[in-house]
Amino acid sequence: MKQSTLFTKTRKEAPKDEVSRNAQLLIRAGYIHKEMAGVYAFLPLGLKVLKKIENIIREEMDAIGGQEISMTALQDKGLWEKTGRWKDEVVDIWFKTKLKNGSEIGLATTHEEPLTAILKTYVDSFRDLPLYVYQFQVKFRNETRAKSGIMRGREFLMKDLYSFSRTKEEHDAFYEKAQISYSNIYKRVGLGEVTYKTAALGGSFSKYSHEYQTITDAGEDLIYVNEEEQIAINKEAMLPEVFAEMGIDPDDLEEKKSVEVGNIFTLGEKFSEPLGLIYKNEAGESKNVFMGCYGIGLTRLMGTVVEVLSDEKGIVWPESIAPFKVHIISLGSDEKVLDEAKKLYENLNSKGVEVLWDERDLRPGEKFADSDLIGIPYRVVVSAKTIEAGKFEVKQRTQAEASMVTEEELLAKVV
RNA sequence: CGGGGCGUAGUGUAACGGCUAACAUGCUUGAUUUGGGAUCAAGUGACUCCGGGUUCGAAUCCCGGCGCCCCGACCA
Repeated sequence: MKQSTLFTKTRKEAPKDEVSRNAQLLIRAGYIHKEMAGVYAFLPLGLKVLKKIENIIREEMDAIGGQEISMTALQDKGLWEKTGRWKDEVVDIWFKTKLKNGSEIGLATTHEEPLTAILKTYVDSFRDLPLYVYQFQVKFRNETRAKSGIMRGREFLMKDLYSFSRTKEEHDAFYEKAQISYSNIYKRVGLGEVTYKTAALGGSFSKYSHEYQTITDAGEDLIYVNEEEQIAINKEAMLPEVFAEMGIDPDDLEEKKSVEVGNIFTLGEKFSEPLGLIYKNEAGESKNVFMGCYGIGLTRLMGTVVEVLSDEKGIVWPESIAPFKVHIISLGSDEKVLDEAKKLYENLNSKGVEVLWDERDLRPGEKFADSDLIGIPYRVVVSAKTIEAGKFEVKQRTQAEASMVTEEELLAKVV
């Protein structure tokens, strides 16, 4: 893509109502637009990143047998009354509204109920299970206080997978696999080093649920980490019986600020029982389906990457989720330079490399500053100087120094 | 939901109750420039969040509303 055709622009200053690093940088670089507190639109660059994160998660979910669907945001209250979750005293973050005929409906905060209800139509026999169903869907949560840019919004994109198993044993086997795919996801988006699986309390059918917590000062949680053992537990799980059970010495744990970037939960029969999701086993007996749920907030994950990987100059995207892989910067409006840059641009495009070409007639400093802010992994400069040398200047966003390379060397790096 | 702060061109700031609401940046045009947001010139851009009130006079004071940010609680 040519940068002059990109409708967003960068800015030097962040709006004064944004304090969080992720929102400041993402707005300055033109990735997102704030609509209201906790509600952000995703602009071309931002949507590209979000889609890449989505694809990584999709690959990992498909790899463990997930089937993708898309459920609805509008929800009939009757369904939620069956599990007791329509009441404001139970779930206080509902956005509720009414149809013209007066019927009360809600905007989904999560989808256990509707999916369980859908599956009642299709699950009859042990032969129909297990099932692993997921979606990417906008969730609405009427938070009392939105904060931290895109890390805690009132409307946000979430991947939620739900598992439907015949037995606890079958569920446990999948739960293990889900943990592996979750680790893969955090590694692939560049947060592997700073993301821990933590033991948390909760779940009516299992002692622990698990959260994935990324260490960053931008987080609002506290976790207790043993880096050597790669063990971490949540604050509320700092209890003698937990230490004993997990074989942890509390003195070896270090307190860290973190943000929850995912969670996995054993639900058991909590939803299948009240909603009547049952199957017949081999003996012809009716059994409740054994469930689990597995969530990742994509928008929060994107904000977390910015918090963790940015520097003073801007965002530093990992290749896996960068909006483009290569940022070509042509300096000046000299025809030879533009021709050379165009040739490279077309060559990389033809090889399937995603390229943003800054062909605008601006001063070098401005273009470099923009490039650093936007944070594309490889910057390639084409100028009178590089043409004279018969080479290209390449610099990785993660590195301070640029190097002059031949076209072959460049292609070897980025194709 | 409790406490605190705030609302002025697209963005960031300024303006004692008193002149045509200022400066920077952005944007437009032109000139000179071209390896880290350059310089100069001429332009452009604001019902000062909304509604009332006090006053000869309100961006400024008062009341109400709406919105935004932060701390806490809450949530995940």
